Amino acid sequence: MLEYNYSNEPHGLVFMIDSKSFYASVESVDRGLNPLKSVLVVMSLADNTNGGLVLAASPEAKKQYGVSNVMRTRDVPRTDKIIVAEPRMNYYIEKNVAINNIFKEYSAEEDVHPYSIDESLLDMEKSWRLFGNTPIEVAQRIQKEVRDQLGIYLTVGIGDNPAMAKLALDLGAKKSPQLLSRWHYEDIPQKLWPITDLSSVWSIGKRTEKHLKRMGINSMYDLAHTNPYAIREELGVIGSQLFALSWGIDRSVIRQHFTPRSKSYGNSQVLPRDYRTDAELRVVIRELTEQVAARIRKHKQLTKCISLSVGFSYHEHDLGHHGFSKQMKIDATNQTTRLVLYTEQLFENNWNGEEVRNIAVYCTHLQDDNAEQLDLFQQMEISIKQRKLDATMDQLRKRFGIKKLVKLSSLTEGGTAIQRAGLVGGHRGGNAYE
DNA sequence: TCTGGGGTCCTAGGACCC
DNA sequence: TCTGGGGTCCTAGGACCC
Repeated sequence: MLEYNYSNEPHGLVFMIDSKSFYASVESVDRGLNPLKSVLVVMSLADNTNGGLVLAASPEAKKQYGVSNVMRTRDVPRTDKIIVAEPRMNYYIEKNVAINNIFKEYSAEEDVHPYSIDESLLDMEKSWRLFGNTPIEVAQRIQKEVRDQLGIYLTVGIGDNPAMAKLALDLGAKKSPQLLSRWHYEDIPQKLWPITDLSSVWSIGKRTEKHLKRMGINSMYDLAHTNPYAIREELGVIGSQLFALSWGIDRSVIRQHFTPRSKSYGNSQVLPRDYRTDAELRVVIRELTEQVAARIRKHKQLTKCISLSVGFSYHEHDLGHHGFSKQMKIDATNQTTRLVLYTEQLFENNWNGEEVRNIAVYCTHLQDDNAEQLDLFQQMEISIKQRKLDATMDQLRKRFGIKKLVKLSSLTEGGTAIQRAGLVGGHRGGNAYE
């Protein structure tokens, strides 16, 4: 068996913490139920989910009724034993903030990195001794405090580096009765290498798993004992990173992912049915563009590149037409009117009458909105007027909700802005004005 | 998964420049 | 011109994560 000398690798102390079945747990607590015992499902019934989608299921709903995340409503067993909750995204965000605030009692602000709505990475190296005799004791204390204060159960992975902590969380802690697991480099051969379900390992998806299997790599052991040059040749940088991961080595893969800098903003949606006409598609494209434009203004950003992705209906796929994704470089802006012109142009130039089911608008190459460089062809006066109008619209929307302020065309058949008003991440936000 | 939504990173190939 | 080679930027598409 090969040996690896880990003495030059970081021996830190990293906690990767996630909230067990987060949305479902929050809803359970809210109903006075224990999240580990309740049978509860959070279900999005937004119009375009075509009958509904499971966003989260409590552990017992998973165990007793086989409900899984992203399962369609029609596949969920019909029984009144299952409590169905509508998503309240804003409320979950609130709870997530509360949880992270507790983490900040145990580690400095800059050492707490929220990764998603239910996962955070904590660098505990400098502070853990203040809170217990062993890292595990500290982890248990954090678990207890969050459970006592918010009723939420935490799962904790502890590792020598971020990658190890993530592996310990996903592959160890989630199966452990204490919801806790600590991995060291030396544990890799016993704990990681036996794994044959490769896509259960973070950063390996189904496609890459297949690719690896084609190469004769059927376990993490195989991956660790493959020729690193061969895998680099086959899979590029990803190949090298996977090889490193199979030895528990963090080549900053995770750190990259955890640096919370947003480089793009975008909104997308699956349409509630196939859209066929130019007119109704334009309405949706305009709405999405307006939405993204409002977001980048809110973040005081300008975009220098706008992109439009259009996904066709499945029956178009049969003909080999899957859709298109086009982008264009533009002068930095965050003005709705200009951005709408661009996305409409991208649409006109690339759409040939196919039936559409999926639309997305993204802004990339963002920069701070200090002084906008004016388009040579655009009069300064118009520009300022437009900015004021945009800002006013944003304020009104914030105060009264988008419903009050959709343009007339959104009332036509294709428009989805009204149904989508108040959605957060595509699901009900639970706002009063919804 | 006959269609959730919001993100990040990587790559191949073309355009363009020196 | 039946022309070399290196570098950078851009685009479209693919893969993955929660």
